[in-house]
Amino acid sequence: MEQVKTEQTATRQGAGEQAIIKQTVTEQTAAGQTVTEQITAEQRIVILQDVIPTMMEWYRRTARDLPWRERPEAYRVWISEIMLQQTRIEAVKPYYDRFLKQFPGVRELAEAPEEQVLKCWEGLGYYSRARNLQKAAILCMENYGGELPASYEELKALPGIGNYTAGAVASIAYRIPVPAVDGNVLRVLSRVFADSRDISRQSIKTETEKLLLSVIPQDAPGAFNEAIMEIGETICIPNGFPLCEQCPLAARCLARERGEQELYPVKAPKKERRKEEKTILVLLCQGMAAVRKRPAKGLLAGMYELPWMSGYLSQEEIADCLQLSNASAGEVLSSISYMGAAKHIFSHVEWHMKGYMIQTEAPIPGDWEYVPIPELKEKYPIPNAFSAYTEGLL
DNA sequence: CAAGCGTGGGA
DNA sequence: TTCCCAAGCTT
Repeated sequence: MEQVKTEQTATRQGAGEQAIIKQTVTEQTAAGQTVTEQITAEQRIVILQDVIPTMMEWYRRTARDLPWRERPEAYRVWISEIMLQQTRIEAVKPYYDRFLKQFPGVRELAEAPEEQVLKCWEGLGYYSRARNLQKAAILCMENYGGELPASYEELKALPGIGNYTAGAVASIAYRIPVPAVDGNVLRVLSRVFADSRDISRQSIKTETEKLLLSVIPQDAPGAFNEAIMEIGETICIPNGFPLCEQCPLAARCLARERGEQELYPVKAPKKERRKEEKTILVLLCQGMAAVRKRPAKGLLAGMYELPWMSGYLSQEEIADCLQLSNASAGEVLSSISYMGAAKHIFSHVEWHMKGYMIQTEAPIPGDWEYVPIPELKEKYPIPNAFSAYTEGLL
């Protein structure tokens, strides 16, 4: 955990009174914001050490049966943790089973064509996860004899594995006592400590890792990490009021003691999404549809997409764009049909789309390829962003 | 540090 | 409908 750097607990001046603060003190800044003083690192350690036995007992009693908990081998834990990044358990389950069946181990994953891995990931989102997964598998074949390395630092050096995932794999699969700080952990602890600092700040994550490293049970680090996360997901929930009466941390939770559960966690507001207008083309020809591969970097990297053009184009403008001879332009204009509008929301951008189907006798040349529709369905990874226009075909 | 990177489910 | 977001990582 050498990446964990020391950070002072945020306080105002007057370190002398810091040690004896019991009540939260608020003050007004010049800007008029309310600043809440935080409890000290020492106080946090005391609270955690007090509740850990209760929490571990709670987890032994109530841990859910999840597919990746059946056999906690490093490879399986790794796959599950990557899939679970920013993704709900229910969404992951079917993908996890299918992925492990198709790629049972590091070797199978390393040797597969990238498009096959992306196809298996199709619909799960954040596709760089799948590409990094395979890059890491190849590195494991080259450098670690086809196994995942059994140290936090080596895990973290693999593509797609950051602090959280390295901690999760190391603690769950290898029983290495390192924390795994995710959004659940930050939310739970922000409430337990009544911490009003923005949990999206990297410095808070680093401070939390350092704190948990000092209290994590040496004999059950994986269960400890999973226990806090499970509390966050089932009790100390993000949406709605936490179910404190069931919580093994309730006895020492400052937010609950103060009746201020709804004040935490504090998160910075999200940035507004930009909007993009697109004209989507469903080009059909003799049982084939046109698709093209997206660039290797950026949004939906490496995935296939329907041809599209920026902006909302009229049918005449579409025909012009296709740069056809006069004869085939007539065919296009007579066969083109409007498929309706659709919207797809990504995390940082919205696509507002209008789709047109164009069925021709001969393929329309362009920066796309016509692929037989069954093959498209079987082999080509296409993101859900286009589902409004592909579902009818497939 | 901030921004880019998917998707589907629930309030 | 609209908004929130969920077991993060990379650049």
